[in-house]
Amino acid sequence: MVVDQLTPIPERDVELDRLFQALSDATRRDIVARVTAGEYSVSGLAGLYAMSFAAVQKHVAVLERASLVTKEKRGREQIVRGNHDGLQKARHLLDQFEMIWRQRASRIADILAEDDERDLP
Amino acid sequence: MVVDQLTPIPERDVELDRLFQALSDATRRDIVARVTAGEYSVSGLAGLYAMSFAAVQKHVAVLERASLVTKEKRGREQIVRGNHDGLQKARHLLDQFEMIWRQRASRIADILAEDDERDLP
DNA sequence: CTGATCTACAACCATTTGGTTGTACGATAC
DNA sequence: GTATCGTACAACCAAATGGTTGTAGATCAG
Repeated sequence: MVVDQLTPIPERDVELDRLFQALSDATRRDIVARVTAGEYSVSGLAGLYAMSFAAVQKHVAVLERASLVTKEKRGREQIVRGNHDGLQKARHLLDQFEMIWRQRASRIADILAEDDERDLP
Repeated sequence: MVVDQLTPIPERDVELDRLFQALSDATRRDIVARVTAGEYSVSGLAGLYAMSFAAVQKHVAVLERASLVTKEKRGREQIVRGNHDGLQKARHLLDQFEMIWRQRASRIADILAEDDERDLP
């Protein structure tokens, strides 16, 4: 009998840490939405929010480290664009959780089915 | 000409903040996976990780506040279960981003189509 | 060239986070 | 009853976070 191989230390996935941490701030989620729809310079973004340029700059840096956004120099501006890869990685994890949920649901259904069989002659 | 109605203050969605912040830690993601697959008591969970009971207790509390997990008292134990609602809320946001991405993609396709028309007689 | 614009980055500060230990209390086992 | 188990919670600590101001380097406009 193979006992569930318990991993005492959960896989330290720094990439996922950064991804979800990056998405845990409303300003950053807003930036992601905007630069996914179109292009913005950093100062273009900074103009949208009631905070300093440097603060927005930091938010963009957090998003870039999380692969949710890319920066590309164009003249003296830095153009920020949405990065689909990061989004997909986050979606993938949630999809896995969804699968676990469904497996559990179907396992319960199986058990109920077994009970039904027991009831039958 | 209607200039894009800029929302200077991005919608402060504390629920989403908590959701993604809760998912930004590997131990908590592991807990979510486990309690979504089956039931665990808090001390049952605590036995899995190389940290104190109180630390795991805090992680569960964070997950509970984020609606990713529910606790239910059973005897002297506290049973932790996965909460599908929280997961779906997080998935919904990422799906919205995915939609924005696709809209942008199709908008670009439209522009290319217009260019093609110009090329035609 | 000069001045304005866009960006980068350091230094600083208050608050939050993720961990610890210690204490207290209800439920269970003996 | 008493001892033990599972939990809750407070107090504490180091590090990270989210913001600020200030300084300095590129790039563009006139």
